Amino acid sequence: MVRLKTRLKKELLSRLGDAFPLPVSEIEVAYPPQQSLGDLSFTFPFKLAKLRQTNPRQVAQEFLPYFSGLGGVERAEVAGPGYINLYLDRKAFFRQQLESLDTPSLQPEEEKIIIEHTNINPNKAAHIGHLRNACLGDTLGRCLKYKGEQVEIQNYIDDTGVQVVDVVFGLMELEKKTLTDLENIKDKLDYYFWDLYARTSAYLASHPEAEVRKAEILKKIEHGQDPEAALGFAISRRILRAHLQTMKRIDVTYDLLPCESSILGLKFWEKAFALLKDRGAISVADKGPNAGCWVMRLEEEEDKEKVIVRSDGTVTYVGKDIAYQLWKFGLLGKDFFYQPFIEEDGRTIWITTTSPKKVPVSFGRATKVYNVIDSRQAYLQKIVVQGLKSLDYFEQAAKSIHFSYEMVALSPKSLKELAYEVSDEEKDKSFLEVSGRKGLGVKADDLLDRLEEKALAEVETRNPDLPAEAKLAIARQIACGALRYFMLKFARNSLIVFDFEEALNFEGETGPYLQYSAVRLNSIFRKLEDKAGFGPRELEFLLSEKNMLLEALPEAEKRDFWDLVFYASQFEESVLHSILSLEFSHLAKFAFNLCQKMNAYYHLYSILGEENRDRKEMRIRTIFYVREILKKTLFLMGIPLPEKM
RNA sequence: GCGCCUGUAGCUCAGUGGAUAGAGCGACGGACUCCGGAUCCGUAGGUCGCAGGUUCGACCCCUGUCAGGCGCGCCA
Repeated sequence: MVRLKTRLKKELLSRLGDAFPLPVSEIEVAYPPQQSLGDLSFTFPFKLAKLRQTNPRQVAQEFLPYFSGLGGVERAEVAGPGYINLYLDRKAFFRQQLESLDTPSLQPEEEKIIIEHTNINPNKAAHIGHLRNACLGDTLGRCLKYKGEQVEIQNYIDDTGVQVVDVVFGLMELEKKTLTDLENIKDKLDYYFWDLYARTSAYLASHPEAEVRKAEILKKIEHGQDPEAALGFAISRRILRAHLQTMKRIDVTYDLLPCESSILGLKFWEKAFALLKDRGAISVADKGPNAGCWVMRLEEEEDKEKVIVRSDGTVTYVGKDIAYQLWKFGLLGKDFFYQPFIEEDGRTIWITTTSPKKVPVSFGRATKVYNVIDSRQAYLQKIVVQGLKSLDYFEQAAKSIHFSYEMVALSPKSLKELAYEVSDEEKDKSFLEVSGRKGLGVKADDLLDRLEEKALAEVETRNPDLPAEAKLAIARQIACGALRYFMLKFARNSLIVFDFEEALNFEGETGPYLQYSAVRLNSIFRKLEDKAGFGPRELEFLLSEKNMLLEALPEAEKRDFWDLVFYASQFEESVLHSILSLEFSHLAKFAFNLCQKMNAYYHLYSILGEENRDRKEMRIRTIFYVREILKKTLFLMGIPLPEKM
């Protein structure tokens, strides 16, 4: 469809020549609200009429002749108050669509794109908020790759910050445990620390004197002194592995894990600091509450200053982030060292390190960067971009995209289910923020477990004869599909108030519905082969046959056929739209609508049982086309396609 | 106080300035001796928070206003 629209515009423009006084961008190709009004719709007569102060319908009439005989267009007519509507040559259109299934029409625009997502502090288990982040980031990556872009996925690991310090404190001071004790904890370590982190936070809040010990731990971790440093390292690495394991369950993976320890160890900040100082981008505040700090000012808010370096000389989180962002664009003049962290399924996840290693990989040097971070961090992201601007990297600043999304919160009902004790001030709220510090949240693995369990029960009743292993594999795919669709179906600015019942639903607008639709399509093809001997070879032959008898279909069916096929053909447009608006709920809606149309279609028109050969062949082409589009859409959303359901 | 976001059916949410505002859930009523009922079809349900403005045309843009959320740390 993207291809057709561009071609039509181009053809039209060359015909119009100077007769058309408006810029090309004003030629908008839309879709009429009903099939009976045509397939494509031009609205420029309205704009032109305004310019000329005449009647839009008159303008439309005047330009109508230019539309006759356009390639692939059957006829054009003026409709309503001044639209020019096109009716496509359906047979030619469908044939073209079938032929170009394997050749995407989207074009890459960047040399290299980095997406940073997930970024879970390695001191506790992943929760539903992290799942939303990972699903959005991963889907963006899949879509950009489909578009032809070179994409690198990074998951930033803050392995030295105060959050890790907190759990080291908890382990040493509250639990009185050593490194050996830690190694003897064989259970899920991320779960263990979920509880310990919450307990430690509560303890620290009520024991201010503990701050001294905390500061000591932080210092020792930063300077690599044991046992604190070794403990911090052991904890963060093991929890990181647990996180990667969790993300693998929803088919999310990474290319590189940049660590804060590397940024500190390799003195990235010192380099960035020198650059910023040279440019005068940051300055020492000589008075006010920030006296003695290096601060940066925001362009729009002159009165506000953000501390980058504290009065004790240590750098804040934003400072490190500016250095990291500079590195992503290859502007820092320094690089990490790398080593493999996990090697499986034929691919390697790399991690940064401070010790020189010879490796056959390189990272960074992107021309565009997406940071998938929730909307609460908008202010900080703005400062990072400001850092680039103040170094005169305007192009990179413009291509530093904060992929912002709203958080996942908990409904009162789910609080009850989690047996969370609500404090008085929390009582009146209609939802509560997930908080690792409070130990309040739905752990990612718990949710996935419950989804799997429910899916497995369904599979047991529907496919009791399958081997246990196959049932489990299917249940996992369904759980993944359910979760990913759930995280994608909401617009990113929509706050998700998490509710178990809603998230565990497999009916209606859900991932399993999409999977089921695709599975049913596959099942029809399987039956075609088993019962009618219509296998891959016959299918290939049918598709290569140029002559399709669209006219063999009755009028009503022709309309339904076209409605389905024409909608499916808008797939790439939907992908592009999602990328441009960073709104993957569009893609989710597209998939859902496509399935609805598809399900209604095959309900109405039998494929296996159809006696008339021409009709049967048209229907096979149709469901084949839709299946292929659906498969692509599911893949881009990271929703697996089970064999059976 | 300032900044950003949100307000659409009972609930949860979609909705490129374009033609009659749509889904799902829930409710109610149905579906072929059937290509799998995780499906399909139908019914009910709307002053698109409110008030102005711009426009040939506004859920969409602008202004104001009300309500809710989130930011505005020498935390990350």
